[in-house]
Amino acid sequence: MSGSRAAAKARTHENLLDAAATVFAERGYGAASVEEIARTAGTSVGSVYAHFTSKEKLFVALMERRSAHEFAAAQAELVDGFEAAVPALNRQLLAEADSDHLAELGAEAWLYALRSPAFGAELAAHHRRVHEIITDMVAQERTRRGTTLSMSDAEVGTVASALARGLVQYRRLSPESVPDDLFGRTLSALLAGLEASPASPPASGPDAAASVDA
Amino acid sequence: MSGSRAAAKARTHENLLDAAATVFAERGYGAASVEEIARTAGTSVGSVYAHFTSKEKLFVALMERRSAHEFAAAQAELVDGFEAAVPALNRQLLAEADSDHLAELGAEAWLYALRSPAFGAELAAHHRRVHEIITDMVAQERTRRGTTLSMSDAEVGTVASALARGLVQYRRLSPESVPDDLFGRTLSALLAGLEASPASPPASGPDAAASVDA
DNA sequence: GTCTATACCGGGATAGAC
DNA sequence: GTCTATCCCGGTATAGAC
Repeated sequence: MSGSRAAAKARTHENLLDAAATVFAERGYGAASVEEIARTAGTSVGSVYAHFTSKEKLFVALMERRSAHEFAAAQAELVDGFEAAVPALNRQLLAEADSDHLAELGAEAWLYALRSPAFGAELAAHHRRVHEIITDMVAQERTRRGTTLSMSDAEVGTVASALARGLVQYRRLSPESVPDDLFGRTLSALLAGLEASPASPPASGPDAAASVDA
Repeated sequence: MSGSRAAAKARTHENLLDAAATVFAERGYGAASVEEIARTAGTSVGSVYAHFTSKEKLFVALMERRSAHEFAAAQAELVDGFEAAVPALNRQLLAEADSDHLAELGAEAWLYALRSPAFGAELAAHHRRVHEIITDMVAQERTRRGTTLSMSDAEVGTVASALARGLVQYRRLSPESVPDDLFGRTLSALLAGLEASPASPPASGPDAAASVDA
């Protein structure tokens, strides 16, 4: 068939991205060499530059694929609602923490974003898109419960994302300090706490949960 | 005085560590050059190698100074108890998120720790020491309130640390999504939620806070 | 598009004078 | 201990054959 050549090219392209993921994660962006990436992908240096104009572009392409996957996964979890999503998120979190590459690539992406304004804007936009999905999920759950929370849906979404990210990083360094279900238990307690304390000004409730601010 | 020479040496030493902090944060470990560090410190390349045997050792020395500072700060906060400590932690978090260097160095340290087993053990040990302090603070506050929490003190400490770390990173990328007091409000709601739901088996409470696990 | 060979440069580390 | 000058390796990127 006439698609055979194009298919081979596409395969090389994917192989290169996979190899880039491995090598960038293991060595870090700076210490990763194009030669090692080519070797890992089972091809040559010249081939890398036929597919990507520079090492930097290869890295960005990898990050974009990563974002697309993450977004798709987040969307897939939304359809089943909050209660199904939390265990799913928890599973993802464990997978990332225990993977040899995912968490490292996340950190590399974050650092690169701080140093390259253009990429930083892209990554921030990606975060916003994922955050929207999570916020929707929180709103949906709040409505289902028929309660009010003393924090905006968006803020709950931010907290959940930040907590997940932080736990992944702690677990990667000291696995024993982050039990499998810590994320889920924390989220559940947090929602309970947000329901308990009233959102509106009139301080009718007990003095419990002393107001803590900066 | 006879200490004048030694003082000059010590000053160079500190200048080098300060310069290293700046350059490693701005460029990343791999892309940082010893020449730029020397120039930033107002000295020469040769001088760097007179003080540190290699670029790697310089990096590790910087990280150790960082850990020492962090630990001292954490200890200083303990003495005033939990209620004073939370705003203090919040302030530190804001400082780190808004600093040009601190958050980046944290990420560099984490990545380096994953790649160098020896340093990884050191960083994990540092985390444990800080974690102990936080755990003590939680225990102290729990006792003061005279309640029980449906999570161990250590777990609460882990969650607080992870949340802080995650929020710092989110705020660095999109400052508008992390309000100044989000950390404090979250912690307060979390504690309220942990008090509300019983720790012991007998499920006497309402079905609220549906049990969420992995 | 894929390969091998190579131009080219930047940076880690050292030598040796002061 | 601090400097300048230098060695030398490794790595990005390109040239040119197939």
